[in-house]
Order: sequence, then C-alpha cells, then structure tokens
Amino acid sequence: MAQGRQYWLMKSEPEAFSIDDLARAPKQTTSWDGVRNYQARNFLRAMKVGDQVLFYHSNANPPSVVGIAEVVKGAYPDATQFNKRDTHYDPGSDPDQPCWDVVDIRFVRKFTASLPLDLLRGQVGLKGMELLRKGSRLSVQPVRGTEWDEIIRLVRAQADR
DNA sequence: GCCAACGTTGGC
DNA sequence: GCCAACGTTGGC
Repeated sequence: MAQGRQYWLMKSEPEAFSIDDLARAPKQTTSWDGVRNYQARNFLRAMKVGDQVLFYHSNANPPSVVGIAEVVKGAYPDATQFNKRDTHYDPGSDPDQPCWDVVDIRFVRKFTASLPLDLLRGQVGLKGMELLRKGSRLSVQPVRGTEWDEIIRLVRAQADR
C-alpha cells in the first residue's frame, strides 16, 4: 500500500443514528447522507476506501468518541438531495451536477469504554484537534495520525482500568 | 433551555 | 463586497 490510510472523525446524534444502529445495519454498513456543509462535503470527497473513522456521539450525555468505522465506498451523489419528502432535500441542486455526496462506512468496533469530550480535552497530545476547538461544528473532519494514535492509546488505557 | 460560534442568505 | 438577520449546531 503506497498511500497510508487517512483518519477522520464523523459526528452523529445517537438519537438519530448511533454506533449501535451502525452495528445492527445490514452488512453493518450505512451511507453517510445528509451532509449539507461544503467543508464537510469536501472532506467526504477526499475519503478513500480503507480510511479509518472515529465515530462521535454529539448531543449525547456525555458527548463521546464511541468507536471506529471504516470507509468501504468513496464519495457518490447523495440521493436525499433530490427527494422532496426528505428533510435534506435541496431544491437548488442540479441532478446533472449533484451538489452533495455520501460515502459508505462499515462498523469496525465499539469501544468497551467510550471517551468523553472532557477526557479528551485533558490530553496534551490532542491539543489542536479539530473536535476540541471552541465552536467547532464540522460534522466530518480530518484526524491527524498522532491524534489517532493518542485516541487508541486512551482506549487501551480505559480498557485496562 | 440557554447561548456562543458558525454558515448562509439577501438587501443595499 | 459588506453586513445584519436568521437558522443551525452542539456543549453545558
């Protein structure tokens, strides 16, 4: 493999779609639809098969990184943008040149102990992580290799307690 | 429920 | 091109 895998983080409100929902989905796979932010969309378009994804529960108690998924299909048009009955319908999107994309991700694992936001905030190695930036709202964001490693280290440390 | 941070829209 | 108004996100 010439190019190494890249790392990402995706947010979901567990009441809308949780990591358990992903684990229960057919083939443990879902298409990540509904992204309607250009920056997040551009990150979706940069994703490649095999890239690893931190699954984050936003608006949860407490908000936490809860597990790992992986990209199994690269970006393709989001069907919901053309569906009038869908909450993510975008009347401005041209079917000949769709504005919004999805990727497919598959469940990899759920952490035995999830990593709450406040725990992550306490880690020196995670200073500068997009998720921890004040006011950060990006629902799809890149994660540095060093940040990924730090997260995995924390997961192991939690499991050993 | 509050509110800060952010993105988008539209008048000018 | 500016910026006020508005809607949304998401932690608390």
